[in-house]
Amino acid sequence: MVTGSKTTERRNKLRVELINAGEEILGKQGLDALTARAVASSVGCSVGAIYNVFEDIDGLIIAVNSRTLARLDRKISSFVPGGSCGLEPDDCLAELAVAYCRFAIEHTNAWSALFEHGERISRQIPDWHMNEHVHLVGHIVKSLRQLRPTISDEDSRQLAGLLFSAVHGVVSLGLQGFFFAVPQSRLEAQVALLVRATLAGLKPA
Amino acid sequence: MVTGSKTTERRNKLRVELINAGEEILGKQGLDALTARAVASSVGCSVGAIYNVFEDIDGLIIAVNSRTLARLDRKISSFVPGGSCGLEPDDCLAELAVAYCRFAIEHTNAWSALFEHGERISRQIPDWHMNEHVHLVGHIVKSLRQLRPTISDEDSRQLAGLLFSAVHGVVSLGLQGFFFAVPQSRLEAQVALLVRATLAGLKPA
DNA sequence: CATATTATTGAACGATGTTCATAAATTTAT
DNA sequence: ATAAATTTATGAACATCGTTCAATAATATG
Repeated sequence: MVTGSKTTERRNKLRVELINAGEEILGKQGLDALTARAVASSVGCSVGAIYNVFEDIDGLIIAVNSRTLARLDRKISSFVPGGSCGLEPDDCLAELAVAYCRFAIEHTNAWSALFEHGERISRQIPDWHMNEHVHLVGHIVKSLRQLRPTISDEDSRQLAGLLFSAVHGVVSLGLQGFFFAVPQSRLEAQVALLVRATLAGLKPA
Repeated sequence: MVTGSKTTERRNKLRVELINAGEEILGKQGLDALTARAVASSVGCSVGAIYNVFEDIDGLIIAVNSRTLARLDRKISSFVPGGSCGLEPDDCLAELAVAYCRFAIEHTNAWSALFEHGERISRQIPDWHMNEHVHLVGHIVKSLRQLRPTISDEDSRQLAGLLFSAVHGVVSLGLQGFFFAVPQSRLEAQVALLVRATLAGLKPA
């Protein structure tokens, strides 16, 4: 008996219901509201039931974050350089940053949970979820390869990580209102400027 | 009676003892360990006593973060461009970023609390503490003014915020090990590269 | 259909920050 | 000085959190 079929069916159903509820709570009320009791009462199950499906409450949060990354991927995967969007590689990289910025503004709660959770979690984030992050940066890598065809695999990955991290820092501190009030247009202009300047300054090297 | 002198004396003494204890706990065990009961038992007072000195536990954390910012300021204020360090403005900006990076590595717990706390806190961070952050970015502003004497006040502040945010993002995700393992030397090289490239790419504009 | 196995439940546990009636200390008045 | 009045410190108690586990319900097996 590889686990009763009635049981696994119920568990799978509960699993998606929990993630759905978690997604809604996170989006509307933020990460702090995404508690075990809140999701349990939202789907109408017991608190203990969550632990039959997920190891932790962190497991549920990671599952929700995975959904967020998928949404983000759909938003930015339209900016493939040289593809249907007809953008030059450097324009494409700037647009990727702007799209990232827009997503963060539009889905602030879900977006910030992506990184807040990583900071406060105790156990290691599983590889399959980290790979989802890496996959997103893959879009940057592709654009970089088009921009500088002779770049090595290692260098392109390093540079993509650098660009992403830098843009992420600007969006993150920008949305927290750290140094100045940031209307959306201003933030978008800043990240585009950052990407273009960095790429321009790097070119001769 | 502007508040009994015996009382205020005790309270002031307790205040610094609480901050001392908080600083030690934060540095050694991280932000999660910085609890009301932990600091109370460390200084040997009641939990309620904390609330006679600070409004929140957040108030205590902010006081500790203020100490951290002062330490960070001492570390980076030696890099004044054109001053005793004899560095060119752009070298100075790169060194500032590297010094920031070193501080983050050396005092990871205290440093990350600076921003983690801002993300999870509910109430607004008080102006006097935000100004301490702004003061730190002032070092960048000064270097930028030396580099481009014609820059406006507004532009120099914006650009300084952009540079800081970008460097912060790289250090932050770097120390979290998001994209690649980052030995100290690698991280320092990355932030220096980022600053130099951005400045170079910006120059013609 | 009865028995054995497995899965689900929700009260209970140990934390957390925060409060507030009580106790202790200090200041004021006599 | 001593008593009364006021202010301050205390820590048990409250609400919340994630998590567990004996007891119950449901399923699978003989």
